[in-house]
Amino acid sequence: MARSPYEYDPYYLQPDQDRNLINTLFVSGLPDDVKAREIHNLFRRRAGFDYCQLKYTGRGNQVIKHLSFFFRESFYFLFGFREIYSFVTTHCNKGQEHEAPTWGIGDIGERLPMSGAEVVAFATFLNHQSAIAAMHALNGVKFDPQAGSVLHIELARSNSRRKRKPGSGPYVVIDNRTKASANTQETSSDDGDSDTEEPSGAEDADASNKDELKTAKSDTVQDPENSVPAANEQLERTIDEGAQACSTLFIANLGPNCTEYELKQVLSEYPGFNMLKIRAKGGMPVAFADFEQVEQATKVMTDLQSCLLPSSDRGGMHIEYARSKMRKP
DNA sequence: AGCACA
Repeated sequence: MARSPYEYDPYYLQPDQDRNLINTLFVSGLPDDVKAREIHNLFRRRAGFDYCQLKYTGRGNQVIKHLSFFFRESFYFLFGFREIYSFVTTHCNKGQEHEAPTWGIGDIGERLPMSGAEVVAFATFLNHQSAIAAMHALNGVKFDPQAGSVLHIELARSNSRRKRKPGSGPYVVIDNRTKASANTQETSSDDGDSDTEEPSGAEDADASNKDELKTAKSDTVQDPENSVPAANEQLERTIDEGAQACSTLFIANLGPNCTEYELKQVLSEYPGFNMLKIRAKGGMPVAFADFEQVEQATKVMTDLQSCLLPSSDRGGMHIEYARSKMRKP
């Protein structure tokens, strides 16, 4: 039987009973100068977040053997990004870099708006539900508004095997890049201990030092006078909620039999609740819930994110800020 | 992965 929001733990802190549930997210679409600290800051406010790891893999300029346009498009249609990612990385690390370079990582980057695929991250949560909630909140957000990189987040194929070591920080860095390609980053000193997903156990003081170096470097490239503070502000807003805050919420992933009454029962428990509208656009219903204040809407969104209603038949609600405030009656 | 109402 579906759990109702009333018995739902708002803090997402219960570990999963089922060990097979995935509680790790796979994050791609990161700019290649991303720092582990940034990944940590991206997820740290998400309920149930445990830790994350940043993984460098392969070479900077990976290429694979010739693929026809048709094959590439079919491949893309049939498989998700992660499959292509692993295909490319496995084929690029076998010393085939001298073959005809017709399809590089950059091509993927163009198609899935992202600037590089040689760095990915894994974010681990205390349970499956909180991982899903964070994925919904952050998938597709602009990670770097200036460069235009867009995050692509999906469930990892498997959970991070190793818990972070007691002594290590809230994030770890795994560097599996080959020595030859380490010219773009200055992290070749700490080599990964294997080619698996196992963290290399980099200390977080070590990572912080690298971060400082890279930050200083990139700041000299950009103009630090006006553009950087503005960009930081925008980044904060962009990644924090994944959308512009609004006092109206958009609620999706409702079951086909969801009723206005049922949803209103839940929403009216919250202060500032104004009104609810349900619309069935073709298939599944979606709802718009209006509140007096943005903060009140935010509270409801975080509280009810991924919650199941009695009528839910496909997982919990997906709640976002609506793109525009509900009109007054 | 889906955003209307006027």
